[in-house]
Amino acid sequence: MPELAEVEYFRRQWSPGLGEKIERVLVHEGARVYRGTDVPGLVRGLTGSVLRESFCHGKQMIFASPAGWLGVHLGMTGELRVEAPDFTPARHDHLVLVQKERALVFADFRLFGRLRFDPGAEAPAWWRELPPALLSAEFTPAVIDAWLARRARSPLKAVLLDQEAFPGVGNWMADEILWRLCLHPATPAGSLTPALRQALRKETRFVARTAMETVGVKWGDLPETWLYLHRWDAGSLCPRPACRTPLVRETVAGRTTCWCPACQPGEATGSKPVRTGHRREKPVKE
DNA sequence: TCTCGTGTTTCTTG
DNA sequence: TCAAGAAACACGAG
Repeated sequence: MPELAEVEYFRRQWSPGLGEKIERVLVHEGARVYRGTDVPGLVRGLTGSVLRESFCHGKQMIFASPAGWLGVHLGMTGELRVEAPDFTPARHDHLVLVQKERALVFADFRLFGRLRFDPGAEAPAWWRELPPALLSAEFTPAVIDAWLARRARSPLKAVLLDQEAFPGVGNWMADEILWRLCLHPATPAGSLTPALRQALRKETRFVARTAMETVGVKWGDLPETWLYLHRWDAGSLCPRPACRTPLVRETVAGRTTCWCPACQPGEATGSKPVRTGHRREKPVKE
C-alpha cells in the first residue's frame, strides 16, 4: 500500500506515543518482518525506553530512542496505528509497544514489511546512506541525469520505481508523474531531452509535495484532475478535459501500469493486459 | 478455485 | 561485471 505520503501519514499515527515510556513490548518473534533482526535485542532495548523522535525518508521510517533506532518499512500492506493499552494483538499485529495510555501497533498481513533495531547513539548506516529525498535541495538535476544515464535502456517506469534514485515513488506516483509528462511508461530512460529531464524533476517534486500536503497530513483526497483517482476503474477515461480517451492498463517493468494512449503515445509493449476493477481502501478512521 | 497486488530481494539471462 | 527482467515471498479480496 504505502508510498511516500502514506508512509508519512502512518508515521504520524504513532506521534501521540512519543516521549511516553514503553512498559511492555509484544512481538511475533518468528514473523518474516523481523528477517535479519535481533528480536530479543529489540525487546530488551525498547522495554522501559521511550521513542523520542520519528522521521520519514522515502518509504523508510525510523524512530529514535535512547536505546537505539527502530526502523520500519511498511512493505505492501503494513500500517501503524494506536490501540488501547489493554489491546490483545491479533494474528497480523507483529509489534506492539504498550504504554500507560495506549498501545502502538505495527500490523502487516502480507509480511513484506520490515522491522529492524539498531542499538547505539548514532543512526544506523542504512539510514544515513539513503539517497537524496525528492523534496530536498540535494535532489538535483545532476542526480537525476546521472540515473537516467546509468539506466538508459530501462523503461522510465522502472527507473521511477528505483528507490536508489526516486526514494518514495511507488506505482501510483510513477504513473501520475509519467501522465503529467505525457511520456509513455516504456520510454527508454536515456532518451529524454534536457527539457524533459528538467520537467521530470519538476513534476516528481510537484506530485510528492502535493501528496504530502493532502494524504501525508490527514489522508485527504487528491485532486479529481489527477490520474490517481481514475487509474483503477474499468472503462475510466483520461481526466484531461480535452482528452477523455479510455485509459490503458498493462504490465510495464513488472508492475500494473495505467496510462492514456492519446496523451502518452508510444510503441506497443506486447505486455499482458491487466484485469481492472480493484479500488484502493483507506484505513478506517476513528 | 483462480488471479491479482500502491514492494523488495534474489535469481536468471544476456 | 553489470544491467534488465522474472520469480519469489504471503495472504486477503474479488
